[in-house]
Amino acid sequence: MLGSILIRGEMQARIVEVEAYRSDDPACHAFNGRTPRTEIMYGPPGFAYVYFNYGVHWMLNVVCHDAGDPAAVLVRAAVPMEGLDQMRANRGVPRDRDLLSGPGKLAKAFAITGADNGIDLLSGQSNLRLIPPEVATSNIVAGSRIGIAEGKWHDVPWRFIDGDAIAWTSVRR
DNA sequence: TGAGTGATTGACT
DNA sequence: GTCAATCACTCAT
Repeated sequence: MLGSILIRGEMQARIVEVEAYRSDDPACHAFNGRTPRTEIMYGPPGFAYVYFNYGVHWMLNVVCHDAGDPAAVLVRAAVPMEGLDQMRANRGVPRDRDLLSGPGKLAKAFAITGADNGIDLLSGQSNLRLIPPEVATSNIVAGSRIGIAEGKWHDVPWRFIDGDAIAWTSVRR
């Protein structure tokens, strides 16, 4: 996931921060079983799981693991590459560093909403796509996930960032 | 049917 | 550093 390129229209960005969630993990939405909301995570990998959080923000996840085994990777931050003007228009912030440096910010910049839930990110037909990296990210740093309540595996080191792009990630720790 | 909760952000002190 | 905004979902009556 790190180093993958997210594309929508003219906009392109390189993913530099992600978090992983899986079925036996209390912080995973699918932890309590199959429900209408988590249905997409039970399908095949490569599809978008988008949900609304805190009544304010949309979050983009990529479904992982095989069908029947719910797991997902939350896309938390990316480095803007193309279509900066579109991102600036969608975000309305003065500094480019703030364009995609957080899951809610990234979703807003890419105009991602619940309407995008279930999109096949690996299909060339989709208007929201994910292109795998040509070169693997070499300097990967792992840490604990952000915003997880105590007792919900908040200490597992399943947050991964590109150590060479820390300035473009979200929370500094 | 209703209360509680949350994978956050940005404005304000 | 603190705090409000605001809604979908889940679980307990």
